Amino acid sequence: MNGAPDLQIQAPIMHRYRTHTCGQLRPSDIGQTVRLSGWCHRIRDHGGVLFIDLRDHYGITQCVADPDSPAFKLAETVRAEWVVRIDGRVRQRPAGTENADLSTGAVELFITDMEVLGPAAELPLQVAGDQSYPEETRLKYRFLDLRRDKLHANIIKRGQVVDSLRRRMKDGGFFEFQTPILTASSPEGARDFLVPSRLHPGRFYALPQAPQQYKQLIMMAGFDRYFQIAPCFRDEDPRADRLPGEFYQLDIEMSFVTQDDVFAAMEPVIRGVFEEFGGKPVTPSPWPRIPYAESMAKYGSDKPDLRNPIQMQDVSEHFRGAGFKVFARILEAPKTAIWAIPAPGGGSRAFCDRMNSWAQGEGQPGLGYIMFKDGGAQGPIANNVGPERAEAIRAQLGLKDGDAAFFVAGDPEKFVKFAGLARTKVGEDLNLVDKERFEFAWIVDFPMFEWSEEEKRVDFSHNPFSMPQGGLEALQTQDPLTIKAFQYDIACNGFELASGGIRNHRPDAMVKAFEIAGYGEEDVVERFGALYRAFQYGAPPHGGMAAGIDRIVMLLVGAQNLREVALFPMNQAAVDLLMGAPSDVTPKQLRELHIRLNPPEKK
RNA sequence: GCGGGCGUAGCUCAGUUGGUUAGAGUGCCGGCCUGUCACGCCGGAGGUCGCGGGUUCGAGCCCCGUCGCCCGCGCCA
Repeated sequence: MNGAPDLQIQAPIMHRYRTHTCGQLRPSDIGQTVRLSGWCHRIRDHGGVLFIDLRDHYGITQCVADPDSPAFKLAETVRAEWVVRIDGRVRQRPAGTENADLSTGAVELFITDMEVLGPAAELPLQVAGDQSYPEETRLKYRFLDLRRDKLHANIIKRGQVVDSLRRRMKDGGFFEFQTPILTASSPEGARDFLVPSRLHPGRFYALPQAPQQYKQLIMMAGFDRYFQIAPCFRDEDPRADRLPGEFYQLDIEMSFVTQDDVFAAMEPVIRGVFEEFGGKPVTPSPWPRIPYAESMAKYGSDKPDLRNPIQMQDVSEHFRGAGFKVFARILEAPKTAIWAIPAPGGGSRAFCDRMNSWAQGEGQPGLGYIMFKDGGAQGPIANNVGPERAEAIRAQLGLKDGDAAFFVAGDPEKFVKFAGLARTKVGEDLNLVDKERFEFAWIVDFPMFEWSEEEKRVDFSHNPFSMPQGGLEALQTQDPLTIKAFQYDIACNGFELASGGIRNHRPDAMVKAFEIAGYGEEDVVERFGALYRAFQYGAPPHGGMAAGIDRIVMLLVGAQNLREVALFPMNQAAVDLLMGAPSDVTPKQLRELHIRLNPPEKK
């Protein structure tokens, strides 16, 4: 310009680590000099040409070196999972070598400079590829496992689901609160995690099993429409669908609401995230409402898998006084029944025998059945009850030739759980369950109380804070075991996804309810003093529920185990293999807490 | 607390009726290789068969005990 000497073209000052991510480069970047940092995902060394697939959170970029590259010698030394910085020129891949599986697959980076930022030792598990590894290795090296595609994607999806839940709650007029983690022990329910108090020798905080009392107190405090993505802590043994120690709930509470209002608030939120993230058909609103008693009678569970079309039926009358003496005799005892599990397409000797031996493996004496085949009813039970009664059973169950029915007999309260398992087993083994959908239902009208066989007394069956249907009057006049509660669950595909209730906000009804369960007013004051006190000073009717975030994400990503959707889970024995928890503490720490250990003697 | 399954190379696994020096794939190390993308080819190192005891001429394999992991039951309002 104006005859002045050309300005030296200066390379732009590069960022120390990267100008682009590994998922970013496109044909429009061809010719540019760029800098990437990431992990060496896969390395293919052809001697004269060497490829490094460089990976970061965002994607993979193929980087190339040949003997013309000043970095060739260094590039030959790197190994899988080394962290490197690579400078290079973006260039088009030679015709025919594009990789449609990569978002960056049209281009590659010709390596001009390279720096090792973090070398890696020989790996206990490989990040590239989809080989399976033992749970123990995966948990101990969780940071490596989390680099792998599947787990990395699960954690991202979990975050997106939580974002979506939050947005949906806020759009619904809910407000997010934070409640304490160090709080008081609650004597009902699961085992508490305890935290010793240094300032108060011999006394303990407890970690909340749920923010149950806090969220009710927030309603007492005049707020409304509470929600929280709340950590919950319970010291109980885990299952595949139950994380050890801690888990997260979408916790909500609302004032001046009926059960219908809670359903109207929650159903679109849960349905919405499943529609957004599930990729499968979701039960359209309004979801069916199934009373607890009906759910137990038809499905043998309070969290039925409604994808399974089998519904059980009571067939006691067909066996009363009939030729099959085992069942006839059982029916002479009080409170007994015979339930049938219809098995469409199960009318083969092989299948019925297989079910029978499965039942024995479950600790049952066996599993009686009738096969309907070749135009008649077959099997020992059919032979004993005769063709008319067998035909009547077939007609009641709506079965046809080629089908079967299985029978469980005795006290339904005792066999219902097994009957539910058998229904699930029949449905899955006969391929009757449509896996490609999310089937939701509200389970309603849970019983307020149940008979505790161990303690020989009436106890709360679910949440002691739930309002009994009929209120105080029901508590005063009805047989407690017949009282239902405003207590409800969301069941989906055989999992309990959420649970809630309309709360008992009347101190007189609260005292009466606890009295029925064997607690005096002084127990209520001592154990739930805050709520009880709050109820004395103007308590709004309120209710809510809590949905298991981990379980929701597990269903949404199709995982079989909650550990697949949690960042740093503990193993089945509630041990954190990565961090080494629980761990020993120093004598000084124990002294400060005034605690002396008294571990069990080893055998 | 109870029941079941598993435990062999860094990792995933095979290992016959109890029989010579315990194998494969992958990873690692070395060599060759200029268009791969699960690169390919050749060679090498790598093992307290979870641990302890027993039976046997001889144990990865059989027996007893024990430890660890996973699944289930109990438990989880």
